[in-house]
Amino acid sequence: MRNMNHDVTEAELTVLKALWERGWAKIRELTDDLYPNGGTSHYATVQKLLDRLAGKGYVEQRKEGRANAFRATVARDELISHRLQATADSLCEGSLTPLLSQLVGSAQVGSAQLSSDDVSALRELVNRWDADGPDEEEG
Amino acid sequence: MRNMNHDVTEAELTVLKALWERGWAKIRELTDDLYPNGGTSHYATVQKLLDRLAGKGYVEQRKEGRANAFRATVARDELISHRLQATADSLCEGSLTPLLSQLVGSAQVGSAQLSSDDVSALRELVNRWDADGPDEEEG
DNA sequence: GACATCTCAGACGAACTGTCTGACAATCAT
DNA sequence: ATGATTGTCAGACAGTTCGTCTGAGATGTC
Repeated sequence: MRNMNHDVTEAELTVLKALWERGWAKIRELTDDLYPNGGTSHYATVQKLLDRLAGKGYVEQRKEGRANAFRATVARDELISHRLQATADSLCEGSLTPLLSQLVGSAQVGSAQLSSDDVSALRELVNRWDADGPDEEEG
Repeated sequence: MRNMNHDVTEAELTVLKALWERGWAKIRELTDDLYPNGGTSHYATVQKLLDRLAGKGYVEQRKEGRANAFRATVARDELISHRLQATADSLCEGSLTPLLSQLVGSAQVGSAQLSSDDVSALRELVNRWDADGPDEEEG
């Protein structure tokens, strides 16, 4: 399994976002995206950030001609999960429930943000809980 | 309003947790909690951490005799909120909705964790959304 | 005065981040 | 083949943060 211990830096995240939009991309393309009119040093910066992302397992690499191309191996949702779990670990002894309570509280204030898909998922969750009860688990 | 820009480090959080348990507490007490058999330097370490917490507005201070006593001015829930918002800012352009979706997905797997209070809050949220519709807001 | 206890400012090394330089390899036009 | 271009890679760098620690001084008690 991928090593999820490391978090992603601000600059690394910027590169990841570019990769999410582009799929496979060469360093040159990313550099042009992130540093328009960027010179040699910016190219090297992007390369170093990709290096570190690869070291953390968030990126994979292949040859395209003589150049290296990169692609994200982690989705935004996985990063969200990772950070949520990290927050739960450091503040809630690993339990996600307090985070959920907190978010529900926030959502009540600004409930207009919720999409109908989100509400459907929530409704399903609540219904399932009602049907199965607090102690039951599905087979 | 308190400046919520700064996050709390691991060691600072340890001090905060001790304060959450003790309420008003002197540095000496906290040091004995966190570094049993701790010497002068550990005392100074706790003091520096309290200093930094005070700088971030997470702690207030008063005199008790000749010694300073401290108390947390931030609750665990506020820290959770802060981190959730930070995650949303860096990964979801500030929207908490994707975090909620993610958590609901996690909760479906381990739904037994949810307390009935949590589910009640969720049900109320869903019901309110059903009643008001996606575009309505309450006055 | 001697002593213990506390406060405060500042230093320290280690680690991390973002950036950049320089040495080297591969490709291509002339 | 030679030189220019474009890429790779290793490593240095300054700035910042973090946890720890030292030392000078204030304040209290005996």
